[in-house]
Amino acid sequence: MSKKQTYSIGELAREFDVTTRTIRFYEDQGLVTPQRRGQTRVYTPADRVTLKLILRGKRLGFSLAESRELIRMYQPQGDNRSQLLALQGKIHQRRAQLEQQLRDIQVMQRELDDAEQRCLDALHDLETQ
Amino acid sequence: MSKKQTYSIGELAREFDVTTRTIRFYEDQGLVTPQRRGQTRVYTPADRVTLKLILRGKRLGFSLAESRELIRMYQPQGDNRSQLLALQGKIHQRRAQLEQQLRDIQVMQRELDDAEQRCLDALHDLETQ
DNA sequence: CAACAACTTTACGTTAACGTAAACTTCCCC
DNA sequence: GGGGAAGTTTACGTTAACGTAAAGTTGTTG
Repeated sequence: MSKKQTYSIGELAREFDVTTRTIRFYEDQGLVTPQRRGQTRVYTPADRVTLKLILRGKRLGFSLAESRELIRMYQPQGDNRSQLLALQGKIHQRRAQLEQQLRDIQVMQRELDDAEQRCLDALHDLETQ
Repeated sequence: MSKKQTYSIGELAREFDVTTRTIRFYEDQGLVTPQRRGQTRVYTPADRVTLKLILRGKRLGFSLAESRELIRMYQPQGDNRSQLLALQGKIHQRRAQLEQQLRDIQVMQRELDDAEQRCLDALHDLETQ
């Protein structure tokens, strides 16, 4: 009925194209906390999602500390008012950063367009020369 | 008539909010090559643009090596056909990466929206409790 | 049962991107 | 002319994010 719902470290490493060392390192840093069957680590779908979040963060240039913060943002903590307000602040900061990254990407895309056009022109010049 | 058109290392450091050490390090890595007036470095507007490119790359998680490649992409080299084709390939790769980053940002923005909503809900619950 | 594949721990090594400190020169100001 | 302020070189230190090697434990398969 239900899918396997657990993963070995090797499976996750293959799926996300990282080494097992990397996954164990993330555990060391407190980003993932798999269960154990005897000695060996057993990962749940939730652990897998956490890994996804970390790797997406990496693609955007986030440090592990930043990814950890993001992950904690998504998890409903037993929060009091001041903690919730602080969380709101962090969310706004992240949003501002993401918007800056968006602008950076857009500018960079146009520059790549220009570069490719110059490239095409140069190739065309080689043909008709 | 024309503006100053040169900058000291301190001016650039202040403008971009980095240390002079950082700018000298980029020179060490061959990313920037200022002129000299005696001992002291003199930066042109072109150098300033290069610095901008580097720092924009940093915001997107690029390494200095990647930024260096990008900068070289934008500069018309004395290229032959095979070099131009290789350049095209690199441009396409970068574009693909930027598009992945775009998707990552969009997903993350939605997650931040959700997180903020939960945050607001929790705050509202505290009020009406 | 031997061997191998996949797991484990421990621990030292490595790279990128600067930080930091020390010791020196230049220029300007009062 | 003594002292900042801003520049310089040289060089060792630091942090993040793993890589890599060694040595051991499980499971299963021919």
